[in-house]
Amino acid sequence: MASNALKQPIVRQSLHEELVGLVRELIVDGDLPPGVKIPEKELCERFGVSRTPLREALKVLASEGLVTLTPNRGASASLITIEDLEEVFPVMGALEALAGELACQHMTAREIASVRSLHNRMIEHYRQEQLKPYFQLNQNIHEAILAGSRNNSLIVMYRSLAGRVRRARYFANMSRKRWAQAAAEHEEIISALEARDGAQLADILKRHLQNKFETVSQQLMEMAESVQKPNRASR
Amino acid sequence: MASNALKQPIVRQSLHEELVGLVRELIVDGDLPPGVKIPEKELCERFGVSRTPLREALKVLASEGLVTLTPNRGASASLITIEDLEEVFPVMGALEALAGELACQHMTAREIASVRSLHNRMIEHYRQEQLKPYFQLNQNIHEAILAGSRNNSLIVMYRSLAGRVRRARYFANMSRKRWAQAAAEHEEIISALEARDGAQLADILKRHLQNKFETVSQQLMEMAESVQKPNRASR
DNA sequence: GTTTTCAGTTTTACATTCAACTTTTGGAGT
DNA sequence: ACTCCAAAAGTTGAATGTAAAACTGAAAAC
Repeated sequence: MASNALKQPIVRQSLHEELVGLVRELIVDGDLPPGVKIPEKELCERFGVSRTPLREALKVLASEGLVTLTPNRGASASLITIEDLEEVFPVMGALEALAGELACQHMTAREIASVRSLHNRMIEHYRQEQLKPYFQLNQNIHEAILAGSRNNSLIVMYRSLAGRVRRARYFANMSRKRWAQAAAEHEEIISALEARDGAQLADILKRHLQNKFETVSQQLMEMAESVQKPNRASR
Repeated sequence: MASNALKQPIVRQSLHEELVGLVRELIVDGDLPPGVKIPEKELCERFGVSRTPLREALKVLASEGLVTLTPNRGASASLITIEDLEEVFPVMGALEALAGELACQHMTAREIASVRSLHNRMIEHYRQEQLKPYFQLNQNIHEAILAGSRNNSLIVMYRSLAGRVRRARYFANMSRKRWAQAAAEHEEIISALEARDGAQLADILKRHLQNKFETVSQQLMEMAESVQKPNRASR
């Protein structure tokens, strides 16, 4: 009876759950840019499902803040404003700081060493100015610290916020100067983690995110100026 | 054309949205105790709606963590374990601390004065050992500080967590000693707020929540011992 | 030339239906 | 009397249907 426990987990997640993941990916990856309408019919055909599970998925994503539902007018990928970022970043900062503290308590030496190795590889890409892999490793590091908190509620919550702002990332090209700063901050992060100095790590992570926010924010400002009011909801 | 801007906002929230609110209330207020199955049919009849919008609402509540969906076996009010509380409380602590810091920056003198008056009334109820109104004012104070943060994302996120643990409150009768401690902590909270000392306020709030957690946790432990494994999901 | 109006079409919100899975119930065998 | 199996009843997951709201665009009015 327990024989099939070996088989791949037959967790057959329900259709709507799968759709939540798929559509979320579309949005945070920027395939559905902020503000554009999401006609259900189109997505239904794209995924080959009926409207019911898709609509359920959209409701969930709306509660996460990724899509905006307007009564009788359907769904659209949520717009992201500077005000949103101003709100979200401090919250992410608090959460990541907490993650850092907990990670200092809970991570094994082996795990910390593995973060260090991610870090070293990341710095190597920084030196060679390879942005893409740099970003990837960067994200991996933050994910590893998060996982090290051993706190699933924290992780889920952080990911939700991160998803909402990640879309802004596509606008944000780092200046060379900012990049150097970020790399330096990461050096501090690793040091604090290796020293298991939770307070210190929390502090750096918060600062790191704050700086990142300022970069993204400035970029967004410049865009907003040049585009001259991309007008939201005209009424 | 703008004439109807004066009329009450015709926001006619959709059916499913309304249901989310209603069912959420049922759960956090303890009308649907943790672990019990939620047959959709019953709720449908209760609210006089068809299954479609109700199921949408359940999906949303599941993503908030209030209900647990088991494939082909429907929904149930999520169980709440000590481990869950251990996870959630630090996160709430971090968020409330941030709220405190922001509130110190953003609240008007008038608002702070109004919190003070809530506080005074609460202390009066404490002196007279009136638990119910004490609790109510207590919650009002925390809500006011939260609102003072002027950060909607923070508020939404905090409320979501608070909803998940609020159900545990029904087990937690405070000891006289703990009550005195809580009242004292609130005295500190008000002082820090009036001094607009953000760091101090953050610190106290975090401590306050930590103490609260220990009380609730202990209570839960005792219950768990007496009930001897209320067994969750047998397989 | 611009704005308004109104029929036709599309899209959405919700209800209903259908199929698949679970649980229950009844009975046969040990 | 207990266990095991099978058929029925009930519930859930997903598809389809329906009524109403919103968009479109072309003709009429200003």
